[in-house]
Amino acid sequence: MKNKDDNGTGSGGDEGGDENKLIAERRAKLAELRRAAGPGGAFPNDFRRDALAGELQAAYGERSGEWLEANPTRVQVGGRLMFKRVMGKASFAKIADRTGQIQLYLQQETLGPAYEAFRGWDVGDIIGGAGLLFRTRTGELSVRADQLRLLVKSLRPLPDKWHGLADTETRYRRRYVDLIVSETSREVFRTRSRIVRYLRDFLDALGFLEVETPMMQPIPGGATARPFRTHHNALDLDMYLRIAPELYLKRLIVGGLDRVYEINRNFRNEGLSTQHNPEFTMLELYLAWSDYRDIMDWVEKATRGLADTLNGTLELTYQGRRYDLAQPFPRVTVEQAIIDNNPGIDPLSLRDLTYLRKRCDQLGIAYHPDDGPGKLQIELFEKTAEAKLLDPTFVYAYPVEVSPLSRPNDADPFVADRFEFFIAGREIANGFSELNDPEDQAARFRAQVARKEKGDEEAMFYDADYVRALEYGMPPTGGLGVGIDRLVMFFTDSPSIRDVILFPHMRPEA
RNA sequence: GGGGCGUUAGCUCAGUCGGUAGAGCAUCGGACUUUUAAUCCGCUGGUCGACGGUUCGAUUCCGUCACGCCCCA
Repeated sequence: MKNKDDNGTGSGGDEGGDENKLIAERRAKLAELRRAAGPGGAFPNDFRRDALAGELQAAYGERSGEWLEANPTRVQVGGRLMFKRVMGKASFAKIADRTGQIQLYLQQETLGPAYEAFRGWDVGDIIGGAGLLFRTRTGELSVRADQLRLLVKSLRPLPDKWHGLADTETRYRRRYVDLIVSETSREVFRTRSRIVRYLRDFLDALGFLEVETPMMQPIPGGATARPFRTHHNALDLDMYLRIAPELYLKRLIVGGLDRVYEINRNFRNEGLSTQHNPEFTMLELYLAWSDYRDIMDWVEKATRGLADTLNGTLELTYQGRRYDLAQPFPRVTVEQAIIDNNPGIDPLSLRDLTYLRKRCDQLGIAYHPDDGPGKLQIELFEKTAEAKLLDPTFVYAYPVEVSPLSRPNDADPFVADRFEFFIAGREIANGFSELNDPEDQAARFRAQVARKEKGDEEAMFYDADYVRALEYGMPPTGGLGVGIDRLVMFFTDSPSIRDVILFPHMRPEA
């Protein structure tokens, strides 16, 4: 690029080939800083803060100018320069730290050479300053700086201070810029953290043990999904990134830990969408001596508790629609949900393969010749009912055919004691009474393997060690998986999963 | 994989019925000692996503590709 020869550092950080005049100007300023720098160089690390902007606003935001004058409070603050207004021999600067922003008032007669230097600093630079708190004529709490230092020279200009960063691609690819300029985005990730902490606290209070199970697995299990493959060189062993931790967590139930959970990443080698990222965060928990109804109760309680803890209310808005979590969450069967959303369907033929195929054909749903009535029911459900489940709703009684790890229902062996939980038309959680009959589990695995051999890449592998674990005896257990990303989407009013993942999966930049 | 939309200055966006482009903010220079998207004056800044085609001439029309967003499978 044409600016490469402006100074001796022109080749640094130029991988993107996006050098321009603005960056060149800043590089020149940095070069001058390097020349003039004393001990500590151009990137000193001897400045420390004794106050944070947000805490100062909280502590002194209500104090009058007179009070501040009568009670001199000297503070040392630092952060990123977010705007500067130079008015001749005095200037205003606002700096941002992790807690908020605070304004500095800078005067030439007080600061001398540092003031002259400041005139050349740029928005985005990281600076430190110290002085007494006061209130400006217009009433803004500010620091009358008597010390001022440039700590880090920023070489790249920030987005427009008013419009911010609107380009979604840049927001995702350069999340650091998004976080610098968008309080909304920062708040999403703070909320995400609070959600995870709430769930941990909730489970810890119930005596759950948080555990970590393998991410790299020789046999990927616990879900029907295509895995990512990898290879262990020393063992010359093909391995898979986990699609779920389920089978390991249930081994721990066999081991007697009784109440375990894990919050961590799963990996599924599938497409991307507003609701799918190849790696996503799941909470899985297993509670011995419980069944799927207990788990539903837990989900309902935790969802409400989460809303109350985050917002202090059970009402919230997601994408313009009002949600009232105080209402009991309805519980409907899969078949009832199909009936409710398919006018004219024959309720007595919902397990009739020929009839279901005909309905699927009418709706343009593709299916495999080996799909049985249970699989076709789920196809129908997903096509016609799922998106309409806006208010929090439990759908239960999933066909055993599509629930290879779930316990069959005692009264109706066509279905399993399994539910899924929906909000805003999206699956948020999936839970069931765990299948603890090792011989039934072995038969289910064999059926899955048969599907896989016929080309179903999502079908499960046979996990002999898991069957062996069940043969030692697993207590009656209820289990649950919660899609944390989707939960965060709901509680942060985010339309896309990319908005709640710091670094969402993207194609490499062109 | 299919369909739709998008890609123009650092950022946010206009625009060119085909004749190599503008605004606001930012930057740069100047004025200004309490500003709040500060104000005032002046100046810069672009391979119009990439590659081909049509054309005297393409940022504009056509095609292919790349990346992104949305919808569908």
